[in-house]
Amino acid sequence: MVDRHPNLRAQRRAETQRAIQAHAVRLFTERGYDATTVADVAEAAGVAPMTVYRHFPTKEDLVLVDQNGPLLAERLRAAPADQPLVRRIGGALVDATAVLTGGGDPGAAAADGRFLLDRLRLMIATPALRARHLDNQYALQEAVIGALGDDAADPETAFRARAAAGACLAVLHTALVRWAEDDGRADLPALVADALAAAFGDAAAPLDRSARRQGPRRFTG
Amino acid sequence: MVDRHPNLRAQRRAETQRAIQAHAVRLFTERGYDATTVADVAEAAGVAPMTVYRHFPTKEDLVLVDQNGPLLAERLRAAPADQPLVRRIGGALVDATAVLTGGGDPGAAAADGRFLLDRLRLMIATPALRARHLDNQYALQEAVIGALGDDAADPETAFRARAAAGACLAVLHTALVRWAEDDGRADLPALVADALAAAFGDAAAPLDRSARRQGPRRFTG
DNA sequence: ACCTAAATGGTAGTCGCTATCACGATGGTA
DNA sequence: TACCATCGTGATAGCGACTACCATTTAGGT
Repeated sequence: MVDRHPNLRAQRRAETQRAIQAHAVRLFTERGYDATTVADVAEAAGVAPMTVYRHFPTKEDLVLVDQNGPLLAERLRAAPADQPLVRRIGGALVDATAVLTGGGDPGAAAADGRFLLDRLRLMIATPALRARHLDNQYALQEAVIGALGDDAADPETAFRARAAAGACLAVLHTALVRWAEDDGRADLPALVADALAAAFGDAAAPLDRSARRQGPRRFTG
Repeated sequence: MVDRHPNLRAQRRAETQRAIQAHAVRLFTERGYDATTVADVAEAAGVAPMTVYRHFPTKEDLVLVDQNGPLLAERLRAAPADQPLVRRIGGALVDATAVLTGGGDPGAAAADGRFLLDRLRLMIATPALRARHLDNQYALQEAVIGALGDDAADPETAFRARAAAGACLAVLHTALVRWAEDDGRADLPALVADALAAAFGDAAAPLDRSARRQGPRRFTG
């Protein structure tokens, strides 16, 4: 339903949106986020300042990512329900990051990976963006609760699920930061698995799943 | 060194600061955070809008709390270093929340507790405040790393410490939300301990420490 | 009594963001 | 082919958070 009209109009709209975000990330990286105004971004993209707000609700959304909710929910529903909470959620996180970093073809992954890394670095270094990102992850926590499929009516069950989900997502964030510091060279799913093991112990880290099995897989496709 | 001059001048400054924040929290709770302007707060407090910014760097800081860093660091240094990371950090969190909720005399705790609860509710319900609070907690993570006293030079050790600290602080946040939903009637240290147990398993939760021992202690003083 | 410094108020300006109206181009339709 | 609705964009005006700069009053120390 997104491509209801793969017309010339929709193509141009998508292209301007891509251009605006690309110039925004470039300018933010070059001059800094706070030192770059929305008017600067608009001028660089060749549009009016208002057009920026038609495509992105706020200046922060020019950088933020966080469209991984559905992917994570799918992996959560696929996980066996008889394991501990942190193991179910942690395994889904490892799987989801594996899809994200190894999903596309190597060429597209290289270009998109650079773009994603630039945005990730901005999100980590800029206080306003970091705060928004952490809040988005906090919202993702509720999506995790819903995807777990456990009894959400019982407040005690929901409380325990929230605690486990929040802890797992914080661990994910730690792994993301380290991945960005390493310029995306490290294997993100392995980093997530290591961070999960550091927080919850090796018993809860799904090392037997898809964490370690793709060390050199990235360039074999 | 804060009270270098317990003069009339410092007293008036502290009083205006307190009045500004009190009126701000009241107005935010009554009309909503976004619907209340800084000019409204200033007028209610009987000062000029600029005076508000002289006492609080941003509008968000009129609500945010987060001065628990030193307390938590002290408890962390007091924890035995031979236990697992999440146990050391979790125990310090339980102890710190016990001091916070049961620290003062009952009378002051009742008044301050209401004020603290109002701010906590605003922080949870308002997106901008929630984001800033989560970022403050993320900054607290680094303070935890430093207070642990482990070898921060080794990036692998620091990575594991960051993962554990982030997970523990996310669990703390979950407990804080539940405490606020319960209007502060529940025992916060016990909630933190329960949340820690839900995330890390009972082995990592310091139930043998000061969590359970103060169930009805609140109203026996 | 004098002088320094702190606390506050005023003014003007920038920037993020919104509401509103207008215009041109695109897409389906008679 | 001609028509019209809709979409994407642009321009203006305005609000609110926040800052820089300067003026004024007043408490504190000498």
